[in-house]
Amino acid sequence: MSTEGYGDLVTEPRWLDEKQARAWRGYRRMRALLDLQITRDLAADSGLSDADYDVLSNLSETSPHRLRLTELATTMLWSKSRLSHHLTRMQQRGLVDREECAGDARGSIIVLTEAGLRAIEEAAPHHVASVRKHMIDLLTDEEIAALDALSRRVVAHLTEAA
Amino acid sequence: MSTEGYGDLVTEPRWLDEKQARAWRGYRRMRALLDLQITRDLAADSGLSDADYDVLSNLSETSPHRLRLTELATTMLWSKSRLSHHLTRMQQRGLVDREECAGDARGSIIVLTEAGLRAIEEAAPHHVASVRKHMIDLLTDEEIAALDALSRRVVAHLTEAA
DNA sequence: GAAGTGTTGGTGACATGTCAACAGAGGGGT
DNA sequence: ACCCCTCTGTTGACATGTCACCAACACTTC
Repeated sequence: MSTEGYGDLVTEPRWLDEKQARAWRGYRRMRALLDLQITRDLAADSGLSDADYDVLSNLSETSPHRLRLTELATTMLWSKSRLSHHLTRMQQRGLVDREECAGDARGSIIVLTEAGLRAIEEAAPHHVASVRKHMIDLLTDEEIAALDALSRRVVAHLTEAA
Repeated sequence: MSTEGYGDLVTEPRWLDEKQARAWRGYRRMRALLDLQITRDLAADSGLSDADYDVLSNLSETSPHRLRLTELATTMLWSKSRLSHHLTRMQQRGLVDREECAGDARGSIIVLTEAGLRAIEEAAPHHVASVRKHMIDLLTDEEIAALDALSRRVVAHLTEAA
């Protein structure tokens, strides 16, 4: 027998049992449908994409409404490239702005504009309602607790493994 | 429009409480990290993308390894356009093929090729191992059951609402 | 201080997904 | 046979994400 991390996959794959397979497929299907619905609601209610909302949300939660690009990218789990591209588009729509960084001539500071703040403040109640309607309000307290616990564990595993 | 049934959002938004917010954020974060990891493992082990794997997997689970495009698109929750584009790319790589439909001159039938079958058969054990390692094996039996139950409910809600 | 190393943002080429429009068939009612 | 409506799959334009690479800068070491 092999002692490698995955074991001898070719001759002895450890397939998922019935319950595990149902859970995994269910998760994938929920994920696909839920994302789609949340995205649609957000676009219809506020004209924002998921990505837009996340950026605005993270910026609005900081004290002076501004963050370094790398810092923002890290907390959002985005690549710097992706964020840079997306910020360019949001900047053209007036939702965010770039300031020069005092101490470091390379760095640019991302600032939430007035329009951006208004956008996120108007979008938030609708977004929360959407999340409730399609997910949170459908779950029992026990399921909410379970989701919290298991997601925390999976996230920890994936984060430390890096 | 979509604001019906949400109540008076502007004056009375029902924000998420502490536990709900943790569960929602945890879910979103898990979703992002898990997708990334599974996608990377799949690409490294098999040279396939998530999308490739899903297509091959669905095709291989049918009896004569062939499906109408619309049928495949429906089960995968994909748009016909997306599937058509993606099949064109997979066809160029020799993983699938298109056949003319006997009874319906409009339709095209998607066929799993020999190479496609080999690809999914080689990829599957690694993929299952990846899913186990980063998700399933981290959960208790109760959590698996909870995930199954809640995802089933959310999927049902989103499906019937359409 | 010169060179080597790593960090920060940005850019272009490319892969992928979305949307609207389309041509070509089907299929029912008359 | 004809009109009308629907369905099928494809396509092109466009939005978005990924990847590899770059220029500017900071930090160490010699």
